[in-house]
Order: sequence, then C-alpha cells, then structure tokens
Amino acid sequence: MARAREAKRHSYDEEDALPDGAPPSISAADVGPLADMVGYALRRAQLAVFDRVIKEFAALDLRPAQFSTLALLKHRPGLKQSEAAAALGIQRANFVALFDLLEARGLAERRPYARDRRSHALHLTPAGERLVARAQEIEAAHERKLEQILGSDGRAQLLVLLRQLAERL
Amino acid sequence: MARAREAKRHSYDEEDALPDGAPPSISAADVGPLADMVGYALRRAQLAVFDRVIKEFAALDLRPAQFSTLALLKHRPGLKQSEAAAALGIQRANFVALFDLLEARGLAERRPYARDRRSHALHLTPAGERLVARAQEIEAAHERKLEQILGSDGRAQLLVLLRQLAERL
DNA sequence: TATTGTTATACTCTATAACTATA
DNA sequence: TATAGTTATAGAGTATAACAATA
Repeated sequence: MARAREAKRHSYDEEDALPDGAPPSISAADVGPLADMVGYALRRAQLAVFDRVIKEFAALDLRPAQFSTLALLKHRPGLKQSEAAAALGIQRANFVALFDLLEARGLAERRPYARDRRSHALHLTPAGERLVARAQEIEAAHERKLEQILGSDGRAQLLVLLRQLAERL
Repeated sequence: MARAREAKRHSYDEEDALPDGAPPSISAADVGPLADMVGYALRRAQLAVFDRVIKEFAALDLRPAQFSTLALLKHRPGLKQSEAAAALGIQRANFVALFDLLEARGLAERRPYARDRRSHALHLTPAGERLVARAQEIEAAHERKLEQILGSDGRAQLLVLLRQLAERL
C-alpha cells in the first residue's frame, strides 16, 4: 500500500456516516448528472442486456458476434467475407479469426466466389442452420422478456430511437 | 497501397457538420432480423455515440471512463475507492490503474479515510474541477446534438427506457 | 495501382485469483 | 475471518500496418 501516500494533511470525510450493518442505501448507485447522459445510459443498458444474452447463449457456446454472423448468413447467404464484416461493423482483419472458429466448428464455410478469385462466399452448413434456428428461438424469448420490462410500445420506440442514433450520428 | 487507405480513413473529422435535414445515408447494410434485436441495436448505437464522444473528449485527453470518474467525484466527493468503482460498474481491480492515471495527471487524489485506514477517500484537485467543468460543457453540447436527432421528447424517452433496462434486467 | 483475405501486433476493457494491511 | 486496495494475468474486442494473390 505504498501508492499515493503523500502525507496529505486533510482527511475530511465526515459526510456519509455509513453505520455498520446498514443496508446499502440508494446513494450507492447515485451517479448524479451521469444518469442524464445518453452515452452513459447506453453503456449501462448495453452491458446489462449483453450480460443476459451471453448467459442465455452460453448453452450453445455462442458469443454475440458469432450469433450475429450466423444470423446474417442465414438472411444473406453467399455474402463475400468483406461484405459480411462491413455489414456487422467488424474490421475485416478481425473477422478472419471469428469466421475461422465458426468454420472449425462446422457451422459455416468459405466457398469459392465465382466472379472474383480473391473473394470467398460465406455460407452456413446444415449444422449452422440448425444452431442459428435454436439461437433465434432463445433470442425471441429474450425479446419477449424485454417487452415485459419496457412494454410493447416501449420496446418498439426504443428500437426506433437506437436506429436513429446509429444511422444519423 | 496502405497509404491512400489510411489518409482516406482519417480524413473525416468534421465536428459541427451535420445540417439538420441532410441525411448522411451511410451503408444501408441489410442485416435482416438483427435490426429488430434490442441487443444489436443497443450495441450499434452505443458504438456510434461513443465514437463521437471519444472524438469530442480527445482534445482534453479524456476517455469516457475517466470522465465518468471525474464527474462522479464532483457529484460525490470523498467517496471510497470501492464505492466509486461499484457506482460506475467497474471492477475495483480495474479501477486502480484508471485512478492512478488521473492522480498522475494531477486531476484527482487519494486522501486518508478517517474511520478506516484500509480505505481511501477520493477527491478532485482544483485542476480536476476545472477539467471536468470543461468536459461537462462539451458533454452538454453533445446532448443538445442528440436532442436535434431524437427530438427533446425522444431523448427523454430514450433515457427512461435505457434506465429501465439497466435497472430491471 | 487497388482490393481481398490474411497475419502480426498493440492497445483497451474486462474478469479472476491472490497478496497486504488493515478491520 | 472478512474487507479495501493492489498486483498480476488472461481473455475478449478493436484498430492499424503490411504482404501475397488477384483484379
């Protein structure tokens, strides 16, 4: 404990009297003006939702980015590798290892791309199709859970607002 | 080769651009069902907002987590280190290096905590007070920009929905 | 000369275990 | 024993540069 030991002479901290054994009061989560910042609220909400999603996908051994990749290829089979990465907002360099893992697990594959021998056409395997179907069921149940919290209108309105942020910023 | 690409990438640094009616209309990447997932929309929106915030704070050499720490200490001076970390949702182990940096820059400091010699009371320095005031002005301008995109009601409604997600999930 | 997939690398954030000094 | 701060470390995620094959 030899860190910031600079012999500061003042030690005024008689503000919060924390009696021993007292339950953690509301003040523990009081972040003041931060609570009114969109960026801060966005980060906290995203972490909460992702924590939940990661746990729900754990049984399938699927990370969010892996699920997104499979779901994208189900929707648009035959995408070029660079197109898939761009659509998901992932650098193409980082997409390589991500897709390598999906391919090693037999969930997706690279096929030759007819018109350009530099490119690969990405496709799900039958096993990939089955896994993404199961994952999307889990996902749908998760969305229903969110609807219980936000209300049906609230969830729909949230999606509109979030898309506006992502697209118009 | 890589030089042209690099110059192209770093070239968009416009801050106050974005006229109200002009739709940037970036890549209309069709991600199918992903677009209707709260988790996916949350991630894309958070990345967009943070990209912007990071650029706007760059002049102050402040990362979002550093700003949050300073803003929290302005609101609740004398917080114990573990309390500050918990309020921000940061592991106490990871908070150490974060606060070390703020202290090394003379923006905040650890003071002895009267009733428990294991703890530190965290405070802003005068320089920290000045910096966080400037950062909060930048932040306020950013919120006004978001309000132009979402509408005043939209921004307020977004905050309500995001807090519900973070607290009730 | 430019682009696609790739490798290598580095940096940030996050998560966990274990140590120390206090309680 | 338990807790606060700390250290060390490992794992994701992300960003950039460079290279070979191909356009």
